[in-house]
Parts: sequence; structure tokens; C-alpha cells
Amino acid sequence: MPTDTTIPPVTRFAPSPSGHLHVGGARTALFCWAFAKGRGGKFLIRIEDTDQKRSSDAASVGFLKDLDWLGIRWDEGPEYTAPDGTVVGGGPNGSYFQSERLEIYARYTEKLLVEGKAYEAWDSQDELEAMRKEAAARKEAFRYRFRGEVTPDQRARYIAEGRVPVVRFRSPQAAVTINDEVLGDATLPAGEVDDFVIRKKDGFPTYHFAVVVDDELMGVTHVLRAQEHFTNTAKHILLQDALGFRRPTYGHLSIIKNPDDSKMSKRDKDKVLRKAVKEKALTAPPAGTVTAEEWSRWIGDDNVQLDLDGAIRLAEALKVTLPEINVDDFRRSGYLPEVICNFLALNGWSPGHDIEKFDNAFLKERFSLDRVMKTPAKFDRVKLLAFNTDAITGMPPDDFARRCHAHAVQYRPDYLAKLGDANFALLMKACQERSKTLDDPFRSNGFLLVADEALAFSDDKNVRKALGIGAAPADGSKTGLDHLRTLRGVLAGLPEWTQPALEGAANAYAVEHAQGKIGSVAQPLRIGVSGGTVSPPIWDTLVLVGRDSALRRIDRCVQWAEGLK
RNA sequence: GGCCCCAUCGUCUAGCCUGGUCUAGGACACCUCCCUUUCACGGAGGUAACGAGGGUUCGAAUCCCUCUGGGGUCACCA
Repeated sequence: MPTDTTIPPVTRFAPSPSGHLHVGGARTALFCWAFAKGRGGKFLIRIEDTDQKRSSDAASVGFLKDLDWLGIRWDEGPEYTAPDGTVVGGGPNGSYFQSERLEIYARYTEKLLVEGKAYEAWDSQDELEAMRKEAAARKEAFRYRFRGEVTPDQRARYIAEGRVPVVRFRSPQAAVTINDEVLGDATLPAGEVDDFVIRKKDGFPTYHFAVVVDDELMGVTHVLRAQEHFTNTAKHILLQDALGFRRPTYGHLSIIKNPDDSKMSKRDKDKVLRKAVKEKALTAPPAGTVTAEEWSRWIGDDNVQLDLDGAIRLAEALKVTLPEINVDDFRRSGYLPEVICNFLALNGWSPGHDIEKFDNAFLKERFSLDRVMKTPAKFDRVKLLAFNTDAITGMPPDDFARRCHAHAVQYRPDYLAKLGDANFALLMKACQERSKTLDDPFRSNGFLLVADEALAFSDDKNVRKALGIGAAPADGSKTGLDHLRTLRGVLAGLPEWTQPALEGAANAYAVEHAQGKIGSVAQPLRIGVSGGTVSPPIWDTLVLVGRDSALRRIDRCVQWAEGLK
């Protein structure tokens, strides 16, 4: 069925309540948004909270913040006030929380009941289980079918027994053809769909029923959702026909996988931690990570997830890196929202013509269902990082500084407190071309934060080599440590502590004492003030650390290095 | 297991619908070299794929069949 381009499409993103937006969900939302907005249509959000076992408090719509951060805004849906004060959401189609639409579903359930297209079923869980087992024994797939009329007498008896019925849909035994704009048409043979439940014992509709009713009432024309729903679609089509509803156009999106081919999942963080715990054979939580109670609950059940803060603390203690799974994880790691969108879109869609870099405006303009991939994509974080690096190094310096500052306010307040405005600006200038994320200027320069007395010098191969420890030059020439010692005095006598002054002095020194090889004096200096062999350009680093601190640190370094011999 | 879907470099993909221009293109990763005060950036090269087998055709990555492999789904979860 070709897409009717004359009517502005309406799409929706309909997740179950969640505090965090998962990468896969983000892509679905992005595609829904791009498809509708690129065609003058509407994009709406609906919360599928018909499972009472899942909490649905305010935190359940935390993912709206992530969506907004990505630059995806909805025309209708839950209300949300963006950081810039804009109020998003609302709309004429009633509550966008399914749990608040119960009377609507009841009306349609009643209609089907009256028309004989649905019926009450009184089976208990145990009885259903027995039927399933029986079918399994016969090596058949279990499909629930109408089990005969229940007489008023029987009904009264069931009620007296305290049974509560569910309502099941009397599925027509007909082949169902699903028209899918991504996968193409597929026909399920007659009898594949059983008499599934549409109203649960607790009175709530099942997902299948609520979805069909809401999509009709909200005027949804295109349903773009994860491929796991593909088979469900037959149920929805049958229901739409029975209710006299319009059939939306479908498009089923492939899942996103981890590099190891497993499905990308919220549990991946815990998986990494469990593996580390097992490898280290830990039997108790490291101090300051999680409580003993949380630990035992978590260890005892693979389905239990640690809360984010606890997981982060544990990861630090175990020295493992948690995989980024949620949009917010990537935000925290310093990825740019426009890059996330770009990359996400590339996982499953391509504009062709070897175009890879584009923004949401382009995506909106060019997105079409016929170019959506049918195959699952592996989420390649390395390529994402490369994209992020390109975006960051290509950014106007002022933008970089501004966005890093915003990032620091959120996630690195300690740097803001420690560095003054001038030094913050200098750090930005020194770091942009070597940063892959907005977080890199902070994450890789921890030495700026520590007290001089607390700076740890790392005893590794590169440090030893640069300082000439353990392997003094055979020709008797000076070691890095010798240079550092002498240079300390030179620098201490400098009239001013600026990059040109420092560079000039060090260069003059190198020409005179190190065959002009600036590297042999720069590295020892770097180790002296940063504790290691990696830092921003040395002259900037020296200024950032400051004269007094730099000299103190060099003294400590010399002392430390002498102790090594 | 039943049913449905899918299959191009290690990865994301272009090409497939409308067979020849594909000795299969791009990007990330990887390797080599260059640049370099560290790290990173950058520059120049390079390795690398049509899952297998049958057809159809003058000609197939492109069309058909089989096999193999992968995914999804079979809940009073969504």
C-alpha cells in the first residue's frame, strides 16, 4: 500500500513508562518524528502504562528530557517544560497516559462484547498453564480458542467462586496480510492468531487493545515501531477490522545490537559489573559503593538492576567502564545531541549518495521508509566517537567553550570551582583539537584538580624513559631528570609566567643543553606538573597549573624520581 | 518446534526494485609511511565483502529455487 502523501501523516512514539530513553527507543522516536515533520504532519507521544506492576510516577516520563535534549519535540503528548521555558505537549486527544483512558477502552470492549466479537473467559492461570503444557506435549503451539458458551448459572457460580473473567477477542480465522512499508507485505496464514486477551482481570486493557483504540482515536496514520511488534500487528489489524477502524500504515524497524551480537539492553551495565565481580571473586561490595543489602539482592538475582549512582560507584571501584546504553549516558560522556541523532539515523537508514553527515533538518527533509534497513545494526561506539570528534574539532572555538561550560555546570562543577574564568578559557583553547567529547577536557586533566602534595607520579615505562631512570645515557649526556632539575631554577627566575616566556626560556635551555631537542625537556616538565606523560601543550599546562604549584610539583617530582633509582 | 522476516568489507552502509557503466563505492576500525614537545588532530597509501549450491540469461551482487546462517514472535509485558 503506497503512502498517501496528500494527507499529513500522524506518527506516535509510545513507550512504556521509563526514566531513561534507550538508544533503540531514541532511534524509533527520531524516525517517527522525521517522517511526520518532513511531511507537514504531527508527531505525538503516548505513555503505555497499562501494566500496573510497573510504576508510573513522575519519574516514569524522565525520558522526555532526553527526547528534548536530542532536539525531538512532540506536537501532542505529556506536558513537559523544556529548559528554555517552552512548554511542549498537551493536545486535544485526551490524556496521553493510557492509565487515564480506562473508560474509553471500556466502551469499546463493551461494544465488542455486545456484538459477540469478544467474550468473557474464566480460566485461571493454572488452567491456562495446564492447557499450554498439554499443547506442548503434543508438540503444538498453544492457541486459545473459544471454549463454549457460559450459561448464566455457570457464570453465577464462577462469580461465587471469586473468579474474575478476562475478556478475549474472538479472532476471525482468516489469513492476515500485513502491509509494511519497511519489510514489504507479509501474510500470516489463517489460524495463527488466537483469541487473545483484550481486557485483563484487573480491568486494564492489554497493550494490543489500548494501542488499537488510541491509534484510531488519535488519528495515527503511520505506526513505526520496533520489529519485535511485527507479529503482533496481525492482532491489531484483526482488531481494527472488528472495531471498524482505519488501518494505519506500518513500518517495522530492526533492532540495534551490541558488538557481540546480543541485543542492546538496559541490563548491559549490570552485565559488565557482574563479570568484573566474578573475575575479581568479590564476595562483598567495595567500601563506599553500594550497601550490603543492595549488594546481596543484586548478586542473588540477575534480573535485579543496580541504580545508576550505585552502578557508577561500583564501576569506579572495579575499574571497569560502564557501557553507554541510554541517551543520558552519552550526554554524561560528553556526546553532542546532534551527533547522536545523526549516528542513530545511520543505524538503519541512509540517504544514499555516500552522504553520512547530516542534521535533523536534513533527516526530516529526506527521510523515507523505503530506505530503512531491514537488517539489525550493530551499534558501533567507535564510529560514534569518531563522528563526535569530527563535530567537536570542527566547532567554532566559542561554541566549544560555551558547550563545555554547560557540560561542566551539569557534570564537572569541581573544575568550574577550581579554574577561574581565564584558566577555563585557556583550558578550552588548549583542549579543543584533542577532545573527542565535551567531557575530555575534564576527564583527561584530573591533575589540575588535585592538591600539589597529592599529585601522584605514575611509575611507568614512558615516565622512566623520559626521565632517564634506570637507563642513563651511555654517552654521559644529561637525563630528563637532570634537565628537570636545572630547568626548575631557570623557570623560577622568569620575570613572568606566560606561554611565550616559558617557551622562550625552555627553548634557549634546550639549544644550549639538549642539542635543541625540545622534546627532551618538555616531557620531564610535563611529568613534573601533571604526574604523567600526557597533557595539553606543555606551556599551556604550565600556565594552567600556575607558577607556585608548578614549582612545588617539580620539586616533588625530582624527589620522587631520585627515590626510584 | 510452529509461524513470519532477513542475508554486500571486521562494523555502519551505497548499489538490488528498473540485470551489463561493479575488476562492488563511501565511512569507521585496522596496517604502512609522513607530520609532531606528550596525547590527540591532520596528510598520503594499503588490506578487506556480494553466505553456499543450483537455475534463468549473451550477461547476476542485482531475478527464481534449495540449503545454511541470523533475527522476531508464540503472556492477563509492552
